[in-house]
Amino acid sequence: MASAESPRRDPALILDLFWGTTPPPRRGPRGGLTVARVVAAAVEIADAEGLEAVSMRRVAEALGVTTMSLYRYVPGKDELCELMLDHAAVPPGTDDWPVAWRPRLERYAHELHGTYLAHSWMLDVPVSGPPIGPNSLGWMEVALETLDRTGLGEADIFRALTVLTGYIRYDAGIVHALTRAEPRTGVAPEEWGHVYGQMLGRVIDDGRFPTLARIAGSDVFAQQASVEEDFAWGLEFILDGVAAMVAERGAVGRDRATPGEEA
Amino acid sequence: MASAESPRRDPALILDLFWGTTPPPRRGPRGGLTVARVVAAAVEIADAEGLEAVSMRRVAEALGVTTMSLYRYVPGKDELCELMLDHAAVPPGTDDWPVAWRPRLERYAHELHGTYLAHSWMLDVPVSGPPIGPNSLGWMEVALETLDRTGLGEADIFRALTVLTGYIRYDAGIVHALTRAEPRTGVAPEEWGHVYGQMLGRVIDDGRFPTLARIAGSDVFAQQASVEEDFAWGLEFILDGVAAMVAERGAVGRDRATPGEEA
DNA sequence: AAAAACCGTGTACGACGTACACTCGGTGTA
DNA sequence: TACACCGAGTGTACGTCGTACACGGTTTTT
Repeated sequence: MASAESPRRDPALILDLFWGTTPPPRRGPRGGLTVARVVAAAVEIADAEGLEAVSMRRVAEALGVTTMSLYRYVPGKDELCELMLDHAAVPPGTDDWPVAWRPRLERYAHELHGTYLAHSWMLDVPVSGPPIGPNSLGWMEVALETLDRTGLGEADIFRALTVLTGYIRYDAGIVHALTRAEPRTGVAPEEWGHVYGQMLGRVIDDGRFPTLARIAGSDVFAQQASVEEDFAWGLEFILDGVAAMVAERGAVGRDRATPGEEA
Repeated sequence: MASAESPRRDPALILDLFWGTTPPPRRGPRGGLTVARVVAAAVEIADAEGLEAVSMRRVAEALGVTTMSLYRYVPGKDELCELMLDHAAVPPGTDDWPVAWRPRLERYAHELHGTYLAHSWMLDVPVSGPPIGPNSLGWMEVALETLDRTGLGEADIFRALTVLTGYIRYDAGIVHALTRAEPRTGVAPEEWGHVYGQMLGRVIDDGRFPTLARIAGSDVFAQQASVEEDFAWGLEFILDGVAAMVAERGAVGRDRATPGEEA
């Protein structure tokens, strides 16, 4: 079952890291550092200068400590990055959010999208699995709680959640890439439609991409919209899908849907 | 307009790299290498040992050349990685594909999903913008051509395409992360549902995640499915959304939809 | 024949992640 | 109270990475 070859990081230990549930040491001096302080320092650097500026030396320097001392609190840089993700993704308060599932989910999507863009280095951290940290799960809770208001069954909820999450992340990733490329290209993300259409036009003159050529020749790329509007369009598509599912299942208004019974 | 501070890589030059449209040199010895050979060697390494095994030295060694000679053909490692992406993403032949848009799009999604998983290092390459290489555009052409069969307008087509692409990539990314973690955790991607549910149960005993706790307690995570089936579920959600859009617009069967006219 | 353009080489630098052996201060037990 | 020990933080070192730079050698144009 459990492979014995793992050199470091038992998945149970890494869970402790995320939740701070490591039992305190019983002897020796109390350390001046904590996992939280290390992670916070790393996040600060990433927010200011991007993920590539985060190195173990740099984080240690910011804390006034030697590089190697960080390894007392974090198994390695990969784990540090995962912890950074959870640390930066503080879930939003939902007190003033709409109550109905659709505007509420819309709000959720924009909020998460905005969080990604506010800490866009998050999009550079390779995903290492489903969320397990308290903050990430906090986001998940909000999404699930909202989707639960549709009355859909758990399976449907998760399908929608996956699609939605994927879209949010993907779109934010594109925006981030374009934003990062701006100093090199001199093209703002909003202008990318134009430029992209022109690039395509210059390059696909042979007959290999007929549909693409036709569409690139149309004005789809030309109509400049804000990043947020572009995002909202795809989002509406997904929300429509959820609504359709709700209508089909006849779900909203029913009690807790008990999956498995009834067609 | 154009920022003068770019140390290297004019976006026009990088386009030439992708399309091999650099005019041949007019003097000097003909080089034994080509961009294509360099990229191919890098892809071969990545396919065999993952993206982290791809270093300039390693690629050069595989080609029997010095490290620095690669820089005659490629501006740097980042650009090499982008080129690798396009090189590896060979678009599929569609001769034996279904004709109707829905099964055809389904086929497309599974094919792309499979390509990502077959060269899973592709998911480790940070996205640098919309597709511009010939192969990437080949995929895009297939998707657009298929979506065009719905009769939807260009804007709707692109909304659907973005959501679909995001989902495919996101799901593949998760599977890849779990697969890569398997040697460490001893948990196969298919078993992750179980384990994840248990992890959540262990960690969220307080009242902060009521919905999550309830759903984690249900059997959603428990019902083991293959990776491909899991993917298909979310995919159906998206295809349903497209179908709903088609029904609403009354699009299929009409001539080329002319956007802007008619409600 | 001379000059220009270009390919590939060799060396070198700074930065990275982290393994390892160590010192020293604080704490629980004898 | 004495002491043994555990653990926090240090210092050094190794191997690897991307790539800047100056240089010979080869091919083509003038």
